[in-house]
Amino acid sequence: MPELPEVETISRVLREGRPTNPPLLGRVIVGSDLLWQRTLAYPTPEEFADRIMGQMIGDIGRRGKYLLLRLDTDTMLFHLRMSGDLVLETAGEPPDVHHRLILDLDNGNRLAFNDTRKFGRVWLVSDPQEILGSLGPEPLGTDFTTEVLFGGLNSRRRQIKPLLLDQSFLAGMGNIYVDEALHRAKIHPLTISNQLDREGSDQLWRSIRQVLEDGINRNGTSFDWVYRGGDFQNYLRVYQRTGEVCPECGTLIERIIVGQRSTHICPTCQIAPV
DNA sequence: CACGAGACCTGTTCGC
DNA sequence: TGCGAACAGGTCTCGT
Repeated sequence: MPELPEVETISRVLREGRPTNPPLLGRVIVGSDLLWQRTLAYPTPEEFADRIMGQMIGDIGRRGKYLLLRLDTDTMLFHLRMSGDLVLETAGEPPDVHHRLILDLDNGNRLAFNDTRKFGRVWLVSDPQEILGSLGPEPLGTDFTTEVLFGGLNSRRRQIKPLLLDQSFLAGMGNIYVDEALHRAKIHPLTISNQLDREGSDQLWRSIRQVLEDGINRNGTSFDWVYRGGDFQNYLRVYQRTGEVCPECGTLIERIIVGQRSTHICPTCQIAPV
């Protein structure tokens, strides 16, 4: 679930609150419980527990697929990987079996990091750049221009799909949004990056921005047991639509493997490179 | 540098 | 019905 639009949605809901939950901003951490050791990437469990105690949540943000809690003197970073989620609950509720870290708050609520597959990670650092420093540009930010994309594609010779999934090239795209962006741009996922001309690169740039904005406007994509209130899954054109018709041309969508990831294409709209 | 395989994990769905 | 295989929104490390 968690690609850029989903992390953005989680970040916004935690920051602004919902009818059922108050916003997290201004809350003070009064306790914590680490239920799966490896969830905490840095520092040690003891230091983590000591350092967060009494710190207030000043802001909540996102960078790429990372969610950031800005505390008084530290930043807590969460990477949700495949199955992570952050949920606000009332203290005293029996914790879900998949909770990996619980932060107790001064208003009787708690923030729980729920992560079925245990791939997610949490860091507590004074300078978030230690963790975020190697990320590529923010796709919806002002420094991701058509020139930057074209230049980046040209300076490498890589299959376009794995390149777009590379977070040091561009921060935030995942398997869903890459497949959707490539379909909208009519680019085959195996196309070698420096084979795209300026027109193709610009089309890809627009498709990336569009698909991410659409995803955010729909509150992200939700699948079965991982529900977040998003409904972009109803607007996907190729992702997990193998055997259904391409909305552009009516050809049946195919599933192939690219870079060991499931990949969905329209074989008519997206022509394979020679 | 670019790519594939395997690892890290649990849960659901698919095929026989 | 049962049971193993395949598969899932991500990323890291290693070998070629």
